[in-house]
Amino acid sequence: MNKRVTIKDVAREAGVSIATISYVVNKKEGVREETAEKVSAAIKKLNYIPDLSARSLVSNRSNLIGVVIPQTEEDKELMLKNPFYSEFLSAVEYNLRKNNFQLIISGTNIDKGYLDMVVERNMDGIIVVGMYPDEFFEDLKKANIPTVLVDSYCKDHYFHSVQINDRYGAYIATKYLIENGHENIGIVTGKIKTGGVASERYLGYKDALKEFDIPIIEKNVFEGNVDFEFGIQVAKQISKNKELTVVFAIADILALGLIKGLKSVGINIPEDISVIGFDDIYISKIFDLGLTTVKQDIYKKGQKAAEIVMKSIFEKSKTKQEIVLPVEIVIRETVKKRIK
Amino acid sequence: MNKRVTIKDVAREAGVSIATISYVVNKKEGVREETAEKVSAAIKKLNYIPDLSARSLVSNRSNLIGVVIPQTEEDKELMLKNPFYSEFLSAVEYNLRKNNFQLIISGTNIDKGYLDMVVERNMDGIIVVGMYPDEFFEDLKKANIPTVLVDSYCKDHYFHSVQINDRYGAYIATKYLIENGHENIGIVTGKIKTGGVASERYLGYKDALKEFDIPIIEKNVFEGNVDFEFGIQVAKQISKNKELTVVFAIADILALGLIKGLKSVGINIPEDISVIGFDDIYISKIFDLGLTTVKQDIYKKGQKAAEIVMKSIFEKSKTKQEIVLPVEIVIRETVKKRIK
DNA sequence: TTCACATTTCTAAACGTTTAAGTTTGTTTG
DNA sequence: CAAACAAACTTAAACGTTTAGAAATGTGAA
Repeated sequence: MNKRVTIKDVAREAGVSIATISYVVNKKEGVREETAEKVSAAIKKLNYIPDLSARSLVSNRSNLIGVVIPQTEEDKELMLKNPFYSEFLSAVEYNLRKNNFQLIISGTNIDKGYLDMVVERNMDGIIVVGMYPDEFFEDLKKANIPTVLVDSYCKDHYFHSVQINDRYGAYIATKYLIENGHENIGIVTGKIKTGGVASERYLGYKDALKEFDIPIIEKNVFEGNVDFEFGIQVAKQISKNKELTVVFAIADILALGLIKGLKSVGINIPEDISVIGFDDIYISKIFDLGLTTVKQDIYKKGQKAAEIVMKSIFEKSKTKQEIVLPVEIVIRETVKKRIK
Repeated sequence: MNKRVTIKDVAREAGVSIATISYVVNKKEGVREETAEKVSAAIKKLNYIPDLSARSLVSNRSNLIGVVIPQTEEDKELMLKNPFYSEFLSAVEYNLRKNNFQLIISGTNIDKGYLDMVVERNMDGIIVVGMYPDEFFEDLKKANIPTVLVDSYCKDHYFHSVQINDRYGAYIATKYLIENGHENIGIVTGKIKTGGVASERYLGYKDALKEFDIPIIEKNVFEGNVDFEFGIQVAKQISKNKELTVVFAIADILALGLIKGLKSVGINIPEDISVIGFDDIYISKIFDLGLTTVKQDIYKKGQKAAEIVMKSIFEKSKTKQEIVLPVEIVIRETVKKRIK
């Protein structure tokens, strides 16, 4: 391993004390222009690169942001194959990098426990995306560092948050279906009881049905995982339910799986059954049919999360931010108008 | 901010010196069983979490692996929207996490220069995916830490590497097309001159054509970016070229864009034109047609990269590893047998 | 009991920074 | 010209670990 150039080497080269080097490096005032130049020259000449471990040790600043991403149930791999999360991550990384922060991605399921990692690494902030058990959030509170929750539906409104109005989005989606003549509306969703995004969207679905006095039929509700596989899997059941004229999949990835599965059993979209999704993930463009869906701005979600966490680090002001980003329906090709 | 529990606190609690605590924490021998238990009890009681910054400072070990991912040309966002990279990243993260390493993802385009970041953070290892300018690799050499290149086609075989035989993969793909009666074979590819994955796959394409004495026609080569948009874009040109019976897209993401574009101008796949891809990305399942493609094991690529970098960190043995993973053709629905 | 030696524990320096407090130097003012 | 003050710079402690090497303790043989 190469010998490291330290602040001492620079001090010797520039003929000043190490404190002065530190002041110059950190752009603090009280250093004469002339001295600063001498120091800068020495830094350049020796190619001095400060050691962030040392800095972190004394100043408790690491320039590291933890990003918590949901994990698959089976093997606890991060859900990075799910386009929603990779799009989100990309946005977060991009906006954090601009301000010289790096991110450490991870699930909550590490042997130590997440809080330990935060403390170990002196993380400056945390961005959490998705739902987790209450104890997890309790732990985060203890860490007492700037934290932004994204789509977490944490009962405790202690943290900053950015999210969308999932319930409303699902409501307008369902309403749109009803207004297009559909009455037998299925829903494919994740676990409803958990009180997260899936539950909220389910509630929005019910809101719309109630508003139009359409009964909520239990066998029209298909509950499982929010992933492509479940979409495919559920298609078989749906194909048996002849009354259904449309299905609301609470996430695009589900909708895509569903359509794939439906087609494979000879059902045409939207002629035989209509499908509407939620999220407007980038990758759904791949699909041959334009997916009608509720659009949310995933990039902006990541950007906001990054901005808030950084702001919260720099400013002492503890004004909590709870941002709700807008949603809108995007009409493409997978929902057919139905004439009664 | 909370007061940190340090090794001193534990030492006081357990009634031993801080050195002993350190030995216990790091599982070094020479500590009596009895003492170790006393220490463990104290650690648990106080909830002691070692400070990795401090550890890194003295031991030069950070448990941090840098992962370099290509960036988009325009705005330098990481290419995480490209499913190949997110799949790869997921695999790397999963395998690194098992051994208690965290990763810091980044592009090469950070104001400091990548090497600076490596030094700043005392990174233990680096995984690079994709092609970069020679100077970048020269820089990495200077860093002198375990490094694994993935799909980098670095002329200098100084580093560990994991890749596939891209040329051969493209060769068997093209050969498969020829054997199915195709003679006018288009290719949609990235920049050919750069000498990376795109070039290699282009070479494999030429290899097969040569073997069967089929002339290489310049206007059958469509060069652009390796992304979904270019696939769509190029469809128009391809649709004008009436002789083409099949197109080899050197990446699935291109193939998917291409098919989408082709369909939008009324061309049916595979009836009018066949398409073959490369990579077998997970997300292509979404597509309604099964994409015939050259399969590589992206998960294993990430796994191997992670394993090699960790092995290289732990063992002093400097035996260089250059791993080439197998490829195989996966026949699905997008290539039609052509009867002459 | 004493000595030699092995085992366990401790002391203290080192890692590379930041920063409060102190010192020096320079400038202004009565 | 000295006093007062501001500006620029330095000293030294602190951050929380690891790890040689020293010290203490324990064990067994003569």
